[in-house]
Amino acid sequence: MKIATWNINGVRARIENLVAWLKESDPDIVCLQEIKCQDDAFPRTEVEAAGYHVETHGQKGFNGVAILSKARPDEVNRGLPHLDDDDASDEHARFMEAVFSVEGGAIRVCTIYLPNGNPSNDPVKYPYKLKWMARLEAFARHRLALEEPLILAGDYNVIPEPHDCWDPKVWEGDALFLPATRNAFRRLENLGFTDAVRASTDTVPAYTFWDYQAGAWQKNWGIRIDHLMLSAEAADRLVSTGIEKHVRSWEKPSDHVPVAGYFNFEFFGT
DNA sequence: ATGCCTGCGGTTCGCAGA
Repeated sequence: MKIATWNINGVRARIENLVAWLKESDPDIVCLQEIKCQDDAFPRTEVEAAGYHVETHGQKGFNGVAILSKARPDEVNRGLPHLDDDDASDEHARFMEAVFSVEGGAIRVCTIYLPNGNPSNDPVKYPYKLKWMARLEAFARHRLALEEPLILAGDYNVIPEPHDCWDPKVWEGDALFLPATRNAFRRLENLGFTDAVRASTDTVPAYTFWDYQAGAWQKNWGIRIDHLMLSAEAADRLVSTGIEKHVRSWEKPSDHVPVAGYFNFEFFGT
């Protein structure tokens, strides 16, 4: 089974790319981020015609996530739960969870659009990012108790290590690379999650994002911020990963490219 | 590299992104 994550940067502006990519890449489950539309504006017909079931959690204008899958999920939950805090004021559509039946059990797949946090000296934005990361950690700890394959896939807006960007000096004060951001990501790893790309390759760099500005793609000024984080039960079934970098050179590309993991899972009954 | 693109909303500029 192939499970991919892709920040598509506007699904309506990218529908031709999405359908072309689904046909070429043939993923079984896709976690999308930044669909930038409400649920009823999602180009559902085109995606269904390509053979995918569609679950969305959108909002007007920005953010928004979706899960596309060749088999229908058994359960879908929208929004990141508030487990360790009682402030339920987060209105951003940044998280959705789906459970699928596979041979021998179930897998749980989450699509994650973690807040950017810039500018990092903003009194609201960076604290919101760190708080969201703490919420994600609480959720992850809670789900780990189920002891089932769990895949947290998405745009984390976290550069984990210096070699995950072309020039660490440039990113020093940025919300994607500040010590508190990297520490929060490491706390997630320390719960027992495996960074699928890093577990399956030593290749450096392994960028997943190139800015539209300043010819970043042509100069390979990229960063690695899209990640597949795996519970032990999922990591045990990981075969390999791939960063589908060529998609960045298509017409009207997203600034992110798809990141895929190949697993020893099959949908139940297929 | 970040006043440099791009998408979106609601009108032709402002916001958000990373």
